[in-house]
Amino acid sequence: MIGTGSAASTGTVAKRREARVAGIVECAWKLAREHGISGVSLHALAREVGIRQPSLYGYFDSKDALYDAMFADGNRQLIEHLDAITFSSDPRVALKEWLGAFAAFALEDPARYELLFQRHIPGFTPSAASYALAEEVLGGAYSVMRAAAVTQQGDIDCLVAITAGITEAQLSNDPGGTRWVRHLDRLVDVFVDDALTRSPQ
Amino acid sequence: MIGTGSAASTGTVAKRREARVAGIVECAWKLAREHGISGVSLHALAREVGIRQPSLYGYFDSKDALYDAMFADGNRQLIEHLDAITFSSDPRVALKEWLGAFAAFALEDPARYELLFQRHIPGFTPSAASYALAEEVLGGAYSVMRAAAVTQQGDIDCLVAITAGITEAQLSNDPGGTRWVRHLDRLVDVFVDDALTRSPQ
DNA sequence: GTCTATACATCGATAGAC
DNA sequence: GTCTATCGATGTATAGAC
Repeated sequence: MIGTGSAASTGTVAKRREARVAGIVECAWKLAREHGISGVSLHALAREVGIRQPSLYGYFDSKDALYDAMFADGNRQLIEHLDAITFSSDPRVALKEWLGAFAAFALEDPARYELLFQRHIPGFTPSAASYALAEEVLGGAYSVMRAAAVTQQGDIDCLVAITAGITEAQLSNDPGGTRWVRHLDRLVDVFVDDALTRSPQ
Repeated sequence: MIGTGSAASTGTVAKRREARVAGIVECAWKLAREHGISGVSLHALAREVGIRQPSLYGYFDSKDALYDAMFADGNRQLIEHLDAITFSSDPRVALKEWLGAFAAFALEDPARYELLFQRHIPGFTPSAASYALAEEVLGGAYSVMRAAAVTQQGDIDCLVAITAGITEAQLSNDPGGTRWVRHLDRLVDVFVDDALTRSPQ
């Protein structure tokens, strides 16, 4: 009886706990948006959730474990954001759409971008499982670039750097505006044209 | 006599103090190189200098005042770095040399780049006097771009973003290497060619 | 100008009762 | 699972003697 009852309820208990963890992570994002990613303290997070700070250790073994959950969650959000888009059948257009969607995702939440793509948290390194999600995103970028005939590693590196440069300039100097991102399509076109000239199909 | 003596010695006393401040700032840079810009604590700095932590307040009113002195110093280093270069008389070549020198300066000391060009220190804002030095650098960049016939603000923004993107990718993913920076000249050429096509001389 | 001593805040983390 | 209580480290800043 005990065995059966335990087995029957385990699923919903686990789900309940999972939902609770997700809620905590959501609160953490809220704090990050308000005070920056490094402004998330366990005391403030607990207050936001409505519990006491030591109670958080029932869900995360350490603060880095919280960051890791946020890192994984942010990458999942990005994957979802990209999956929701129907990209053009023209590979060049699709490439611009993909990079534009990446930039838009970044601008949506600077603190999230900070955790996912900048190195502002001393000592934090994503776990292997979380990092795999980040590599999934990178793999998607490579796919769309390859489809647009950008295959040389140097060319791929350039596209990555251009997109990050435009995105970070926008975030740093004109958050909420379009002063930099409006040039992204043009930059990609100009650069890819040159790349194709160098390694013609 | 007192007046004369005081007046005569004021210069050297002030110089002595100035040199002391400069020495402290130098120690602060050393710590920043070792532990990152946010890893500079007043206790560690005092230990490095060879005094006690409260004694630093004889030289800086607050930690932000220290950061401000470092910010000004870093910009002066950059100006000096650029002034030491004899640029080509060919404006396009000079532009590539200037942006290359900027990137080289950044790669020389990631912590310095962090303070000068990234926003990693919560709450710190450079004083007007220090910020003027940063604007002097930016003015130099604009000059060399204008000379190369890059005059549209949008084109200037793109060059700034490309250079920063390449520099930061290099710093983050391959410090000490050349995987990204080796493409900077090519990117500048490709982009400026396009800019000139759009606004012919 | 430098020192000792200390205030005061914030933080992550643990112990142990309920 | 959540609580109270508290530890221990780190950090900036100030008071006041010398």
